[in-house]
Amino acid sequence: MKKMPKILVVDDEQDILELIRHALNKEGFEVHVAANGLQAIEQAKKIKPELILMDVMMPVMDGMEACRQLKENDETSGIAIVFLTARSEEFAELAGFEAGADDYIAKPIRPRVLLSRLKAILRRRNAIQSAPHETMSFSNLKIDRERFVVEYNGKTLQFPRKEFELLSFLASRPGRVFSRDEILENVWGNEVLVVDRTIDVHVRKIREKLDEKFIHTVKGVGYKFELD
Amino acid sequence: MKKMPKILVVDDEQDILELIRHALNKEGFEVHVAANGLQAIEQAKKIKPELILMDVMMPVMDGMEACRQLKENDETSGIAIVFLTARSEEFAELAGFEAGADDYIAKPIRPRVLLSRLKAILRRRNAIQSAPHETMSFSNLKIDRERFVVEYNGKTLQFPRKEFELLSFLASRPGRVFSRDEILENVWGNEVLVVDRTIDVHVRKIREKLDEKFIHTVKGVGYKFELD
DNA sequence: TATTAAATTAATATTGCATTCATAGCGCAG
DNA sequence: CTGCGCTATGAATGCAATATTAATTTAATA
Repeated sequence: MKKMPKILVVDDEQDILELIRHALNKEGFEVHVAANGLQAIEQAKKIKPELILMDVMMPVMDGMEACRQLKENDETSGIAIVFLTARSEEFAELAGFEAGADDYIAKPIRPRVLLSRLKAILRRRNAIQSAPHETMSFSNLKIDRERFVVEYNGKTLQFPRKEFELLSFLASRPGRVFSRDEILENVWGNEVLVVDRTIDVHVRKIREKLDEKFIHTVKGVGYKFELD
Repeated sequence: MKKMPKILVVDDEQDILELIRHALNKEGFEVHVAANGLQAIEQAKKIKPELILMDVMMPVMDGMEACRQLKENDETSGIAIVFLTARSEEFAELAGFEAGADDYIAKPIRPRVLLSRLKAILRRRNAIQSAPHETMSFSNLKIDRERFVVEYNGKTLQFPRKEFELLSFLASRPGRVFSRDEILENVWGNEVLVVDRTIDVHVRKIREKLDEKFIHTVKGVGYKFELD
């Protein structure tokens, strides 16, 4: 079994704490809890979680202050911090990002959203830590994720965002076929509703720019990236 | 026509039931209904829907309890469950989350929102549980489910979907004879009405591509995959 | 806010496959 | 040898999946 990430959940409401704990546990996370900012900092130093999910409003020390202190300390500055806020506007006012937060989730909590956001953040973290693959190179094609450009036959091409992301997603695993559902999940993300013909249109645009090469249709299944 | 997902809608209020049923029907879903938790469980076992859309508050057995029982049963644990809640009450949502719900939708119901949420959840399901991608290797034949190609004598061959699925089904248990009924069950799925001569035609096509090797006829019984 | 680009949907054309059909072949029982 | 039950084969058909183009909505930028 793969080692599952540790998550520290911080909230002063016992009920919510318990429920979140239980839910995350069921997904396989190693969950720890704390009831306020002070406890959170203490716990964080001890167990070194990958991520802290923290309510903003708490007694003793609120989430914002706890976040600042965690980000200042070398031991804990690498931990991703996600806030729970009553409403999304509130977050902007409270300037959570300035305090160093990585993301926030607005209450009321939507189960799917919570899980997928946490997973997305963890994934991104891992990707950043362990992927020197920022740019992908093939014979006459280079996908430079850092500069956000594609070099094809020596020429540098600017791709619109979706096209670029679609291409680099497919190219991330050459040969492997992805269904439209998989593509929507990975390139578009969770809450988006787009008709799947949309993908076809983007594929078409990419093909135009890359002379019909690289992206192949597997009828009834999906698309794949492959060198000829 | 592509096989549309089955959705079971559970609510004790007849009006709402009808409203939802109508909206989902129009989108092409196959809609079934139940009036309470008990009926829901019963129905779920019978028709195996992809998703259950269920009110929390119901007589006889409420949604929360029904959800727990559905998630405990192996037959039904894979079904996505979405709650209808009267108001976005945080606690109820989290409780539902714990009970194993996939999402919830707050009343009053807006058909558009309902549809897009349901579609998103179904898409996610498809994306995640997409068929096992293991590849099967034999002496001079490789069936690569990930790339959706067959390698035969070093040459890479593109197979149409049905041919590919038929071949990989037979090859999943080399030597074992499958009756046409078994093949239809597994490759076509029990919903589809297809004359069984269809299988013969696909077998023929596969044989052409693989030089009459691998697939053998057992007269009066069926077909089997076997190395010579 | 006007202007332009990009993303998405909608509308239509095209193609590749799955399926059926019609017919021929094979092996076996009588 | 003949008739029956099965499978093989090739060709014809209908339709579902994709390609393509145009139109519309959304987002970005000046």
